[in-house]
Amino acid sequence: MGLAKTEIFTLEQNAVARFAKALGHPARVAILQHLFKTNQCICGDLVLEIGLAQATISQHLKALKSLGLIQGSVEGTTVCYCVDFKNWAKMKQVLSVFFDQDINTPQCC
Amino acid sequence: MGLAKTEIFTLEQNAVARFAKALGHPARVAILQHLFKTNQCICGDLVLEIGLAQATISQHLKALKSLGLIQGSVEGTTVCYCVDFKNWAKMKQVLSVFFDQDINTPQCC
DNA sequence: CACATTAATCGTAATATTGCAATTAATTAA
DNA sequence: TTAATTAATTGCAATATTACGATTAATGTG
Repeated sequence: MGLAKTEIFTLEQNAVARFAKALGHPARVAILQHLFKTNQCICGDLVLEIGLAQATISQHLKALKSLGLIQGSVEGTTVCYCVDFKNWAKMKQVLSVFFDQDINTPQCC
Repeated sequence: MGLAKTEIFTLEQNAVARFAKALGHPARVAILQHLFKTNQCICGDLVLEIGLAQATISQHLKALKSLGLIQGSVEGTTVCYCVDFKNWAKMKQVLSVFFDQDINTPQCC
């Protein structure tokens, strides 16, 4: 398998899982942190900053981009990446709802 | 590979990724939601509720338990699972810091 | 004790992920 | 046009994940 049975879950469950999965690798966490710190940067900067091969960084960027968490715009021979604030906010909202389930739940243990 | 190079990342980056990864499958999201809803339940309930094989649910429970997000206590022939509120709060805290990076960051795009 | 119930574990198959070297595509500069 | 630069893509190997049937271990019941 290796394949999640998404069809048996709710939209919300799948949405939470999709966002969480995107953050589930330290390289993608590091990419996002660097983008927040520098506001924007090119792929090569991330390769130097993080220390993984260019192909690997490019792969992680693709994953973040396909989820909409970052944007990339071609500028000459470089590609400038930055956080997509709208989708970042959407992600925060989806995950916050999930996280705050504990608020009105009695603790059992 | 298939193996993340955790040694080149910060503790924070790895912590964010580890928690996020645990939430990166809809079955684990569903398990946590059900535990919050019912306060506590046994493995068999989750099998019926979610509709995956018992072995599969057990595997997901193990993942959540090894991260500390849930606890399981043997009660006769059943095992009663519940959310570990202390570690749930810890997770919320770690991820909130990461999420709130956007607060004082100017948007570029 | 034998039997039933429950859940963990084992074994296995299919697929996904991670990482990198090499190549390719796209653009700019000379 | 040719060369240089940058990043995406391809191809591949190693490992991880997901899922399930079968088995095992642990406990309670008759």
